[in-house]
Amino acid sequence: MLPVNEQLRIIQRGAEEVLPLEDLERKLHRSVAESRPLVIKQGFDPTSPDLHLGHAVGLRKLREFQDLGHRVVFLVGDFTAMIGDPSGRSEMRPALGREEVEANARTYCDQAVKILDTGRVELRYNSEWSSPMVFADVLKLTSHYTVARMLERDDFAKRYREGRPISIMEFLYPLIQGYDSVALGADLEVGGTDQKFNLLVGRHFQQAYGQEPQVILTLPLLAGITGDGEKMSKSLGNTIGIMEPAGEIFGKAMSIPDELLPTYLRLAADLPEEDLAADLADLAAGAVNPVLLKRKLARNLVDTYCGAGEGEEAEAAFDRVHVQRDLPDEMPEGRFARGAEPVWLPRLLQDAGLVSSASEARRLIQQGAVSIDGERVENVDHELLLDAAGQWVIKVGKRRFYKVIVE
RNA sequence: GGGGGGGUUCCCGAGCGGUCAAAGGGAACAGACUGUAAAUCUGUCGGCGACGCCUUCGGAGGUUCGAAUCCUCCCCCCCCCA
Repeated sequence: MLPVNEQLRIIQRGAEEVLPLEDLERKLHRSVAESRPLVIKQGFDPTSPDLHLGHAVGLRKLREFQDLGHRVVFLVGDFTAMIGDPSGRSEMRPALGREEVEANARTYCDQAVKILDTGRVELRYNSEWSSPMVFADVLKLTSHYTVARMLERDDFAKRYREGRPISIMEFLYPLIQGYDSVALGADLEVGGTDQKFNLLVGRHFQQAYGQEPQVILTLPLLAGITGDGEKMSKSLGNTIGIMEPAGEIFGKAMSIPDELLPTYLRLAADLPEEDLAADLADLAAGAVNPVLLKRKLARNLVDTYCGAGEGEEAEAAFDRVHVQRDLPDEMPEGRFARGAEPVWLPRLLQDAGLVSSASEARRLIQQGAVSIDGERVENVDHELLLDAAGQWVIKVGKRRFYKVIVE
């Protein structure tokens, strides 16, 4: 095990807050002295099928703990997911069904191995101890927390003030998460800054149940790719999923607003420390064209999640399509028999899934967004004649392609 | 339990008997531009082989030549009082 000071440095790197720092030092000293790893916990609610870069920020921190020799618990919040974390929300979120949660939990685990060291991760589900609880257990839990403290939370306070609904079930969410720490005997819990309240509840409960309270480590939230200030979240549709195809990851990374670039380099990219520092300095000084660093970010993400070397390929493909306005290597295609009835273009686009209705297709044609083999389609009701064998590439907008093959 | 205010198109939010497929903003999409799928500007943004027709304004009925707008019942949300 590394000496305490060195560990402290690594642990605090990139973290927003470590509270209380003295507790962590004490725990680390004891850990080193007794060569006993600390129990590090982070919970992930399986509310969507895919992990994204926002999750990855925490996972990467967990990985560091693994590399430091600590015991990392990847806690799947399969029980809490059915309630829905109210953190940072301005309205109630719909509760998820059991099947959905179970399916999501499975994919989470499959995906987490992209970042965590599988051999050393402890996988747990909070339904293990939450499901068997009887009402009396719940009552005991609730007696340890007050309404006043609950309403101190910004999000609850705000909703209460604005007259938006808060269900009592939502009050239970932090309590259950807090109890997870008791159940696991956690020494430290990792979470985003929006989790601070919940993490602190964990400390409180551990004390109430006679345990040494956990240290809390918060990480900055990764902003969503749209740059509207929202955190990355599946329900906001502003994510880059870690299982997405290389082209998607690369393209989405290129689409982030310039202002978000430093944040992404810091939180999402896997860069050597010195590199990162230099890039950030260059960026701040205006000494480098942001697009170059954005490319670097995009390559790095693809390399990390799709495999080393994939980044350059993705970049080349990106340049072909977006810079040189060339065709991508692969695109969906449809086959037709020669001599078949002519096809009405709007219908074809709809059937191919490029547009959601014929009306939309007609609108796009009107806007000059549709071309066949590079030639802009002018007629809203264009018909494709299938009287000769051959291939045509239909392009809708900048990014949608479809190959028609007549044989 | 009593009183009051609400539920509108993907989201927020106007409309309060015809001129409403429904203002405005956001998102999204497209075009132009560019250093990129950033930013900016412009346009589109229910469906229909379509200058007309069909479906939409919490749900179900009703009044009317005509309803998102009026009435009845129901469902849901919020506030105040108890």
